[in-house]
Amino acid sequence: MMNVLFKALNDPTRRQILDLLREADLTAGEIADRFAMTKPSISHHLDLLKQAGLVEATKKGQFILYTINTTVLDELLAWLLHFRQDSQPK
Amino acid sequence: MMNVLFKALNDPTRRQILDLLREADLTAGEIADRFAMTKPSISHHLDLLKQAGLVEATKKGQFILYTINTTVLDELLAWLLHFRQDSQPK
DNA sequence: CAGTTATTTAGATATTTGTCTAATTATTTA
DNA sequence: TAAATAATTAGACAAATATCTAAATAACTG
Repeated sequence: MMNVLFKALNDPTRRQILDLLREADLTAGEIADRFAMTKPSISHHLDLLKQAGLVEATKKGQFILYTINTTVLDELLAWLLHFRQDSQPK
Repeated sequence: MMNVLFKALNDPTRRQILDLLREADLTAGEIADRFAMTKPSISHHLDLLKQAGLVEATKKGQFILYTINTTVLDELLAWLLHFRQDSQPK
């Protein structure tokens, strides 16, 4: 849903997390290490990203590995392009 | 700035307003008439859209005409495409 | 000018959000 | 099995947000 997606993207920390995951898959702890914020706070951000389908979490032993999922952004892309009457999707 | 843009888009009423303005320019009152919400509330939403550069307001006598401005969305489009470009499924 | 219309601004309030600390769950290892 | 490590859940709280009513501003009209 569009609501959950925009909500997830409406935070600089969460967008930074997506930036990180674009480079490589990371565990929750590795992500938290890159921010001046507690692990529970990061965990909460990851939850919102997960709710939006922007990331996926897979348990690897005692770790949880987070992966970006860009396919959800196609929905946003479609929404976006429909406003730009003069240009068509490539 | 990305922050103001995402903030403006993170509300269903504001996205609906953009949808309306995609069809035609409208005055503040005409916009408010299409929602089950008071005029001051709509006025506030219009202000946030204006702050993000998504709409422009021009005074026409005692009316204020609102126009959509899609060029701001190019920034969002660029942000979006940069995720899709080089993140490959593993 | 006085009254009406269009819109915004101000102030109040309930809800949502982002963050923290403390506690809990799950897994690994000595 | 006990201790250590990884991560989440729970609960609290301040700040931000969406909404309302009332008041203010600006422009038109008789």
